[in-house]
Amino acid sequence: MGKKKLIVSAAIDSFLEKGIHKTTISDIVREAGIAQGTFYLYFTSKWALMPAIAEVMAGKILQTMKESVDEQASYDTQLKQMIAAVFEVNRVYHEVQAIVYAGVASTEHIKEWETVYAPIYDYVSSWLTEAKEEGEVRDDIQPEKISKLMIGLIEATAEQIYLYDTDKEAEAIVQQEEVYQFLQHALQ
Amino acid sequence: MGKKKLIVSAAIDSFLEKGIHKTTISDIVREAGIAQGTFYLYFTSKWALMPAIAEVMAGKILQTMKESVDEQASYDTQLKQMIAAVFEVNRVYHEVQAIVYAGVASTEHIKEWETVYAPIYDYVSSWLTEAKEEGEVRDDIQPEKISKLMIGLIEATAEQIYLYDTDKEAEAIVQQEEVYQFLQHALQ
Amino acid sequence: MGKKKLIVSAAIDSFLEKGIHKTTISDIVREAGIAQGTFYLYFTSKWALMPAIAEVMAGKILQTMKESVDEQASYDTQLKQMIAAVFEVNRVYHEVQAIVYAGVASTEHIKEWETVYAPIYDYVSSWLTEAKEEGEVRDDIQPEKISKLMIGLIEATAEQIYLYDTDKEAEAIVQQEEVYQFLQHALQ
Amino acid sequence: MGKKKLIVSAAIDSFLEKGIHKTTISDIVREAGIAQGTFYLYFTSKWALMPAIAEVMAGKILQTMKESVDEQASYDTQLKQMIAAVFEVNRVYHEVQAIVYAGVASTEHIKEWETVYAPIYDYVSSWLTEAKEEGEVRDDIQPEKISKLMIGLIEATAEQIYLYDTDKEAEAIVQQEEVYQFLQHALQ
DNA sequence: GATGAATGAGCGTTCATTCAT
DNA sequence: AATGAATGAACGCTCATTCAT
Repeated sequence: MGKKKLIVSAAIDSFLEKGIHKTTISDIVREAGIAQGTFYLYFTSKWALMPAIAEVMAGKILQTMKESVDEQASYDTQLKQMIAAVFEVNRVYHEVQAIVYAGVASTEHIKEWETVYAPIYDYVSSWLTEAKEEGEVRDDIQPEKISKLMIGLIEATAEQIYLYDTDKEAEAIVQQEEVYQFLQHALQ
Repeated sequence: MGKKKLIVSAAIDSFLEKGIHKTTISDIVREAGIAQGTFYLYFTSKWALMPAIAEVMAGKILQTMKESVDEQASYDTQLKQMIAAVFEVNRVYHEVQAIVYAGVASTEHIKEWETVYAPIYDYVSSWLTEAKEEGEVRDDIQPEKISKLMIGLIEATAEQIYLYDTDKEAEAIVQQEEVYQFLQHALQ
Repeated sequence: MGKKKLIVSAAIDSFLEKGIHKTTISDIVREAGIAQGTFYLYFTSKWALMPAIAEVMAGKILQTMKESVDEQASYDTQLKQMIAAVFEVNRVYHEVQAIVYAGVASTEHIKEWETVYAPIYDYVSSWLTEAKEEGEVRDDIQPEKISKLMIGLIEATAEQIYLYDTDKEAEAIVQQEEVYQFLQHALQ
Repeated sequence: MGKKKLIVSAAIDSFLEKGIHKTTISDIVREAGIAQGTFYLYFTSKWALMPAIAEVMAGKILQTMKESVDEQASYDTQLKQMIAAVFEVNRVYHEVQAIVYAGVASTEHIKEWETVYAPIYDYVSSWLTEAKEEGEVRDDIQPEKISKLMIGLIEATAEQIYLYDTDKEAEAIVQQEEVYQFLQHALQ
């Protein structure tokens, strides 16, 4: 039945609903429809869940990206689509995202994190390599490094909006364009 | 020293030492050398501390920036110095930084946050305006917006290093250069 | 008001009433009429109570002895009275006694125990010394050592009765006499 | 080996290793190499194990006694050997012994206990009867009763050493001699 | 008989918060 | 304003027990 997945999924739902700090293990097991003790068969604490959640989140980002990017479209359009994809995931999951991205700080499970974002970096990295070959971005770009900067920049910007701004939707559109322009120049 | 400052300072120390989640109010008052009840004369909860902490952190960033940036130096050098300043503060306070930046998510004191970073954005914004006037950056740059992207990019990159990387110092140097190149292109 | 004494006293009552293993900290604080958390201001766990209880028990034994032994009576009578005193305390507190005497095994607070029985040994030791001087016991007796054997013998016998025997009262009388005879021979 | 014996043996090992209170049924089944549920096919609870353990312990005492006592030796020597035997078993198993002897208090299985020590008392009783016939002990001794006092005395003394003393081995030798002298006088 | 994943009541424990001093 | 002993709700967690396989 996959109790482990059930727990992770229930945890994400609870985190979205009432925040991570206010979410108790009791909340999670109630949401998951399992017994209190069962939780501890799979995770040693609430924070031990984080890597598993990160993996799910990273999966969502990658999936959304792949779905958003039209392989037939031009380089410009694809860049915009990628930006939009990260913004979109952030819009829905920014609370969870914030933890995945930075809140990590409070766990000792950091080591397990490092590899979680790798598939995303790989994807963007490949995309950059291709763009480089086609002369769409400048020649001295190192795809592996730049992919991290790009994702970092986009996520940081998206977070700022979804955490603080009041008129989120309007601001999101403006900022996506801004990031796009910024990246266009940085890459060319 | 005022008890309020004593508390904020003790809280930052405790957070650095044992993380935010494991820090209790008891820890903070012990560190501050005041009585349990006194805390509540100044703050209503542990999370109510956050804006005060953010202010201190923002102050540190701004101060470090101003100290690092040589007004006589060239535009290029100044950009490098600004990047280095953000990296430096992040190196020491990345645990606290992570909260200031994203952990906020779990408080209801968000509104108080928004204004906290304003002085930093203003500073960078002014710097960009000046650079624009001197033709060092492209003409169509909007300093208020771009300053946020810049800070977001630099902090996100620094965080990645100080949270995850093992060989932090070496990586920090490489990444600062990378960010510099990236920004140079993005801005010109 | 002496919350610490309140806790120890409540613990002994609870132990007598429902046994040590079935007594929870909740029981103790309820009996003591204090808050759950208050317990932890004075003791770190249920087992950390043991030395404090032992002290109370040792006090009861010593007090009962002193009250039972008629200073004007003959050596023989005094020996009988001492035996009776130990039996009496054991009758009432054998459950607690069992722990004080042997159950200790399960705590890491053993070190604190050692000295608890010292006053009792001292008392019996003095009594033996006096009896020796008056020629009532054999000359080669070492009071400090023999006092421990005596107390050990009497308690062990009393425990056997109060733990296992069905017809406790009748058996107690028989066994006191038996112990008396045994000791009479051992000491002369 | 029969699963029942496997469980009892595993329980004793676990008790010796981490104490009785900290030993869980999970520990026992792990040590025994059987499934969680299998335990309940043989015992209804952890405390229901006690009589079976007591039996094993009593068996060990009796066996050690029989092996230690040289049938050809003199009465004096045999008494010494008996004392040494009880001390020896206590040295190794004093933790378990403490339960067998007193911890019982917390079970409702006491009835089953009473008979467990019977073979030991019988053995000592027979030995006393023989000694009486040979005029080695005084004539008015009641072997059945005195055997209990003797075992009680020796065990109580041994326990005191192995629970509390720091220099156990040295003290054990001294105390064995002391008990021997004491008993010699008590019996003659 | 044997298994072991799942259970959930109930425990110890924490810690933000209060309030008489 | 400052104290800190006392509070008790609420949490994490354990572990004896069950039951479908």
